[in-house]
Amino acid sequence: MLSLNYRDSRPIYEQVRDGLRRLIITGAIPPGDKLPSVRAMAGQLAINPNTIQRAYESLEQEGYAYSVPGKGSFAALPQDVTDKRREELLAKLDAIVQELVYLGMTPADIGARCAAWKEETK
Amino acid sequence: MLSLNYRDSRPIYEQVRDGLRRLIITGAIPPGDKLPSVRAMAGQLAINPNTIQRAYESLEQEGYAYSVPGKGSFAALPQDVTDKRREELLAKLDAIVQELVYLGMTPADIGARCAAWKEETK
DNA sequence: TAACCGTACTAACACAGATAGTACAATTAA
DNA sequence: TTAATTGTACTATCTGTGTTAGTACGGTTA
Repeated sequence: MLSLNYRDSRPIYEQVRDGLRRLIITGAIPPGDKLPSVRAMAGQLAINPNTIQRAYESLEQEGYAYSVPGKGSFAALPQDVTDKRREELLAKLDAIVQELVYLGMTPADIGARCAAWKEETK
Repeated sequence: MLSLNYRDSRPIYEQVRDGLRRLIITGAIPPGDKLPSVRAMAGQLAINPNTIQRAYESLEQEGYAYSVPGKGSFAALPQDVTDKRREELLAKLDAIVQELVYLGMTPADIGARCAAWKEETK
Protein backbone atom coordinates (compact mmCIF):
# COMPACT_ATOMS: atom_id res chain seq x y z
CA MET A 1 0.00 0.00 0.00
CA LEU A 2 2.67 2.48 1.01
CA SER A 3 6.43 2.40 1.22
CA LEU A 4 9.02 4.52 2.98
CA ASN A 5 12.45 5.49 1.76
CA TYR A 6 14.78 6.02 4.68
CA ARG A 7 17.55 7.18 2.37
CA ASP A 8 15.28 10.05 1.37
CA SER A 9 16.03 13.24 3.24
CA ARG A 10 12.35 14.14 3.37
CA PRO A 11 10.58 13.67 6.71
CA ILE A 12 8.62 10.45 7.11
CA TYR A 13 5.36 12.25 7.76
CA GLU A 14 5.70 14.04 4.40
CA GLN A 15 6.37 10.78 2.62
CA VAL A 16 3.28 9.28 4.22
CA ARG A 17 1.16 12.32 3.36
CA ASP A 18 2.33 12.36 -0.27
CA GLY A 19 1.83 8.62 -0.53
CA LEU A 20 -1.73 8.85 0.75
CA ARG A 21 -2.46 11.78 -1.55
CA ARG A 22 -1.23 9.71 -4.44
CA LEU A 23 -3.48 6.82 -3.48
CA ILE A 24 -6.40 9.23 -3.49
CA ILE A 25 -5.73 11.00 -6.79
CA THR A 26 -5.01 7.72 -8.55
CA GLY A 27 -8.36 6.40 -7.42
CA ALA A 28 -6.86 3.65 -5.28
CA ILE A 29 -8.80 5.20 -2.40
CA PRO A 30 -12.14 6.54 -3.69
CA PRO A 31 -13.66 9.67 -2.09
CA GLY A 32 -15.54 8.78 1.08
CA ASP A 33 -13.59 5.62 1.69
CA LYS A 34 -11.90 5.05 4.99
CA LEU A 35 -8.19 5.56 5.31
CA PRO A 36 -6.12 3.16 7.40
CA SER A 37 -6.35 3.99 11.10
CA VAL A 38 -3.49 5.88 12.68
CA ARG A 39 -2.44 2.91 14.76
CA ALA A 40 -2.88 0.35 11.99
CA MET A 41 -0.75 2.29 9.55
CA ALA A 42 1.85 2.98 12.23
CA GLY A 43 2.08 -0.72 12.92
CA GLN A 44 2.26 -1.63 9.26
CA LEU A 45 5.05 0.86 8.54
CA ALA A 46 6.74 0.16 11.86
CA ILE A 47 6.81 3.80 12.87
CA ASN A 48 5.30 5.87 15.65
CA PRO A 49 1.56 6.68 15.61
CA ASN A 50 2.36 10.33 16.27
CA THR A 51 4.16 10.53 12.95
CA ILE A 52 1.14 9.12 11.12
CA GLN A 53 -1.14 11.54 12.89
CA ARG A 54 1.03 14.38 11.73
CA ALA A 55 0.73 13.17 8.14
CA TYR A 56 -3.05 12.99 8.49
CA GLU A 57 -3.22 16.52 9.91
CA SER A 58 -1.25 17.82 6.96
CA LEU A 59 -3.41 15.91 4.48
CA GLU A 60 -6.52 17.26 6.19
CA GLN A 61 -5.21 20.82 5.91
CA GLU A 62 -4.97 20.35 2.16
CA GLY A 63 -8.56 19.17 2.04
CA TYR A 64 -7.77 15.67 0.84
CA ALA A 65 -9.08 14.02 3.98
CA TYR A 66 -11.24 14.57 7.01
CA SER A 67 -11.34 12.83 10.38
CA VAL A 68 -14.17 11.88 12.69
CA PRO A 69 -13.17 11.05 16.29
CA GLY A 70 -14.20 7.52 17.12
CA LYS A 71 -14.91 6.61 13.52
CA GLY A 72 -11.77 7.18 11.50
CA SER A 73 -10.24 9.24 8.71
CA PHE A 74 -11.74 9.36 5.25
CA ALA A 75 -10.84 10.53 1.77
CA ALA A 76 -12.60 13.78 0.93
CA LEU A 77 -14.20 14.83 -2.35
CA PRO A 78 -12.11 16.62 -4.99
CA GLN A 79 -14.36 19.64 -4.43
CA ASP A 80 -13.16 19.84 -0.84
CA VAL A 81 -9.52 20.28 -1.79
CA THR A 82 -8.31 23.71 -0.78
CA ASP A 83 -7.92 26.56 -3.24
CA LYS A 84 -4.55 27.07 -1.59
CA ARG A 85 -3.47 23.66 -2.79
CA ARG A 86 -4.69 24.39 -6.31
CA GLU A 87 -2.78 27.67 -6.40
CA GLU A 88 0.34 25.93 -5.17
CA LEU A 89 0.08 23.42 -7.99
CA LEU A 90 -0.37 26.08 -10.65
CA ALA A 91 2.54 28.08 -9.25
CA LYS A 92 4.76 25.02 -9.35
CA LEU A 93 3.56 24.29 -12.86
CA ASP A 94 4.57 27.74 -14.05
CA ALA A 95 7.99 27.48 -12.42
CA ILE A 96 8.64 24.13 -14.06
CA VAL A 97 7.55 25.39 -17.46
CA GLN A 98 9.84 28.38 -17.10
CA GLU A 99 12.84 26.20 -16.31
CA LEU A 100 12.06 23.70 -19.07
CA VAL A 101 11.85 26.59 -21.56
CA TYR A 102 15.24 27.81 -20.39
CA LEU A 103 16.55 24.30 -20.99
CA GLY A 104 15.43 24.32 -24.59
CA MET A 105 11.87 23.05 -24.69
CA THR A 106 9.23 25.24 -26.28
CA PRO A 107 5.96 26.06 -24.53
CA ALA A 108 4.26 24.21 -27.36
CA ASP A 109 6.32 21.09 -26.62
CA ILE A 110 5.40 21.18 -22.98
CA GLY A 111 1.77 21.95 -23.71
CA ALA A 112 1.56 19.01 -26.06
CA ARG A 113 3.06 16.71 -23.47
CA CYS A 114 0.51 17.79 -20.87
CA ALA A 115 -2.41 17.55 -23.28
CA ALA A 116 -1.35 14.01 -24.17
CA TRP A 117 -1.26 12.99 -20.53
CA LYS A 118 -3.10 9.78 -19.73
CA GLU A 119 -3.81 7.88 -16.56
CA GLU A 120 -0.84 5.59 -16.61
CA THR A 121 -1.03 4.73 -12.93
CA LYS A 122 2.50 5.88 -12.49
CA MET B 1 19.20 40.37 -5.60
CA LEU B 2 18.14 37.60 -3.27
CA SER B 3 15.90 37.40 -0.27
CA LEU B 4 15.46 34.87 2.51
CA ASN B 5 12.28 33.85 4.24
CA TYR B 6 12.97 32.74 7.79
CA ARG B 7 9.35 31.74 8.28
CA ASP B 8 9.85 29.22 5.53
CA SER B 9 10.60 25.76 6.84
CA ARG B 10 12.98 25.10 3.98
CA PRO B 11 16.71 25.21 4.78
CA ILE B 12 18.49 28.46 3.97
CA TYR B 13 20.92 26.80 1.61
CA GLU B 14 18.03 25.49 -0.48
CA GLN B 15 16.45 28.92 -0.62
CA VAL B 16 19.75 30.38 -1.78
CA ARG B 17 20.21 27.65 -4.38
CA ASP B 18 16.70 28.05 -5.74
CA GLY B 19 17.07 31.81 -5.77
CA LEU B 20 20.29 31.64 -7.74
CA ARG B 21 18.78 29.13 -10.16
CA ARG B 22 15.91 31.51 -10.71
CA LEU B 23 18.29 34.39 -11.43
CA ILE B 24 19.96 32.21 -14.03
CA ILE B 25 16.88 30.89 -15.81
CA THR B 26 15.29 34.33 -15.89
CA GLY B 27 18.39 35.69 -17.56
CA ALA B 28 19.28 38.00 -14.70
CA ILE B 29 22.60 36.18 -14.59
CA PRO B 30 23.64 35.26 -18.17
CA PRO B 31 25.63 32.05 -18.78
CA GLY B 32 29.32 32.57 -18.15
CA ASP B 33 28.77 35.50 -15.82
CA LYS B 34 30.28 35.48 -12.38
CA LEU B 35 28.13 34.67 -9.40
CA PRO B 36 28.61 36.60 -6.17
CA SER B 37 31.53 35.27 -4.16
CA VAL B 38 30.79 32.99 -1.24
CA ARG B 39 31.90 35.56 1.30
CA ALA B 40 30.22 38.51 -0.42
CA MET B 41 26.87 36.80 -0.58
CA ALA B 42 27.24 35.57 3.00
CA GLY B 43 27.85 39.12 4.14
CA GLN B 44 24.99 40.52 2.11
CA LEU B 45 22.51 37.97 3.44
CA ALA B 46 24.01 38.07 6.92
CA ILE B 47 24.48 34.34 7.11
CA ASN B 48 27.43 31.97 7.38
CA PRO B 49 29.75 31.45 4.38
CA ASN B 50 29.52 27.70 4.87
CA THR B 51 25.81 27.85 4.14
CA ILE B 52 26.43 29.71 0.88
CA GLN B 53 29.08 27.22 -0.13
CA ARG B 54 26.61 24.44 0.43
CA ALA B 55 24.13 26.16 -1.87
CA TYR B 56 26.80 26.54 -4.55
CA GLU B 57 27.76 22.88 -4.29
CA SER B 58 24.15 21.88 -4.79
CA LEU B 59 23.76 24.25 -7.73
CA GLU B 60 26.94 22.89 -9.24
CA GLN B 61 25.64 19.33 -8.93
CA GLU B 62 22.63 20.31 -11.00
CA GLY B 63 24.91 21.73 -13.66
CA TYR B 64 23.71 25.31 -13.30
CA ALA B 65 27.09 26.59 -12.12
CA TYR B 66 30.75 25.73 -11.98
CA SER B 67 33.52 26.96 -9.69
CA VAL B 68 37.18 27.76 -10.29
CA PRO B 69 39.38 27.99 -7.18
CA GLY B 70 40.88 31.46 -6.93
CA LYS B 71 38.61 32.90 -9.60
CA GLY B 72 35.03 32.40 -8.50
CA SER B 73 31.78 30.68 -9.38
CA PHE B 74 30.06 31.16 -12.71
CA ALA B 75 26.73 30.45 -14.34
CA ALA B 76 26.99 27.49 -16.69
CA LEU B 77 25.41 27.03 -20.10
CA PRO B 78 21.92 25.51 -20.39
CA GLN B 79 23.57 22.61 -22.22
CA ASP B 80 25.57 21.81 -19.10
CA VAL B 81 22.49 21.27 -16.94
CA THR B 82 22.27 17.66 -15.88
CA ASP B 83 19.94 15.17 -17.51
CA LYS B 84 19.02 14.18 -13.98
CA ARG B 85 17.64 17.67 -13.41
CA ARG B 86 15.64 17.53 -16.63
CA GLU B 87 14.17 14.18 -15.68
CA GLU B 88 13.25 15.50 -12.26
CA LEU B 89 11.41 18.40 -13.84
CA LEU B 90 9.46 16.18 -16.22
CA ALA B 91 8.57 13.80 -13.40
CA LYS B 92 7.30 16.70 -11.29
CA LEU B 93 5.41 18.00 -14.30
CA ASP B 94 3.61 14.69 -14.74
CA ALA B 95 2.72 14.48 -11.05
CA ILE B 96 1.27 17.99 -11.09
CA VAL B 97 -0.74 17.30 -14.22
CA GLN B 98 -2.10 14.14 -12.64
CA GLU B 99 -3.26 15.97 -9.54
CA LEU B 100 -4.74 18.89 -11.51
CA VAL B 101 -6.70 16.40 -13.62
CA TYR B 102 -8.03 14.80 -10.46
CA LEU B 103 -9.09 18.27 -9.32
CA GLY B 104 -11.18 18.82 -12.42
CA MET B 105 -8.90 20.33 -15.05
CA THR B 106 -8.60 18.56 -18.38
CA PRO B 107 -5.22 17.73 -19.91
CA ALA B 108 -6.21 20.08 -22.75
CA ASP B 109 -6.74 22.91 -20.25
CA ILE B 110 -3.35 22.38 -18.70
CA GLY B 111 -1.66 21.97 -22.07
CA ALA B 112 -3.14 25.23 -23.29
CA ARG B 113 -1.95 27.02 -20.18
CA CYS B 114 1.60 25.76 -20.69
CA ALA B 115 1.62 26.54 -24.40
CA ALA B 116 0.50 30.08 -23.63
CA TRP B 117 3.30 30.59 -21.17
CA LYS B 118 5.32 33.77 -21.65
CA GLU B 119 8.35 35.22 -19.95
CA GLU B 120 6.63 37.29 -17.37
CA THR B 121 9.67 37.66 -15.15
CA LYS B 122 7.72 36.20 -12.28
C1' DT C 1 -18.60 -4.30 28.22
C1' DA C 2 -14.64 -4.37 25.31
C1' DA C 3 -12.17 -3.00 21.40
C1' DC C 4 -11.23 0.41 18.27
C1' DC C 5 -11.09 5.28 16.70
C1' DG C 6 -9.02 10.28 16.57
C1' DT C 7 -6.81 13.46 19.51
C1' DA C 8 -3.87 15.69 22.95
C1' DC C 9 -0.50 15.97 25.84
C1' DT C 10 4.64 15.48 28.12
C1' DA C 11 9.35 13.91 27.94
C1' DA C 12 13.36 12.40 25.73
C1' DC C 13 16.45 11.43 21.86
C1' DA C 14 18.80 11.77 17.12
C1' DC C 15 20.15 14.20 13.39
C1' DA C 16 20.40 17.82 9.91
C1' DG C 17 21.00 22.64 9.43
C1' DA C 18 23.50 26.50 10.78
C1' DT C 19 27.18 29.04 13.06
C1' DA C 20 32.04 30.11 14.30
C1' DG C 21 36.71 29.79 13.54
C1' DT C 22 40.79 28.49 11.13
C1' DA C 23 43.56 27.17 7.32
C1' DC C 24 45.52 26.48 2.54
C1' DA C 25 46.31 26.84 -2.48
C1' DA C 26 45.15 29.46 -6.63
C1' DT C 27 44.06 33.84 -8.77
C1' DT C 28 43.98 38.73 -9.34
C1' DA C 29 45.13 43.58 -8.74
C1' DA C 30 48.18 46.83 -6.62
C1' DT D 1 56.49 40.98 -5.12
C1' DT D 2 52.87 42.00 -2.13
C1' DA D 3 48.27 42.12 -0.62
C1' DA D 4 43.62 41.02 -1.22
C1' DT D 5 40.23 37.89 -2.92
C1' DT D 6 38.73 33.47 -4.43
C1' DG D 7 37.03 28.46 -3.66
C1' DT D 8 37.64 24.73 -0.60
C1' DA D 9 38.24 21.85 3.50
C1' DC D 10 38.33 20.97 7.85
C1' DT D 11 36.77 20.84 13.31
C1' DA D 12 33.74 22.07 16.98
C1' DT D 13 29.46 23.69 18.79
C1' DC D 14 24.61 24.91 19.12
C1' DT D 15 19.73 24.83 17.87
C1' DG D 16 15.53 23.22 16.01
C1' DT D 17 12.82 19.77 13.87
C1' DG D 18 11.58 15.19 13.28
C1' DT D 19 10.84 11.06 15.71
C1' DT D 20 10.02 8.01 19.39
C1' DA D 21 7.85 6.57 23.77
C1' DG D 22 4.34 6.62 26.97
C1' DT D 23 -0.03 7.96 28.80
C1' DA D 24 -4.61 9.61 28.71
C1' DC D 25 -9.44 11.07 27.34
C1' DG D 26 -13.89 11.02 24.89
C1' DG D 27 -16.59 9.18 20.99
C1' DT D 28 -17.93 5.09 18.14
C1' DT D 29 -18.76 0.32 17.11
C1' DA D 30 -19.57 -4.65 17.75
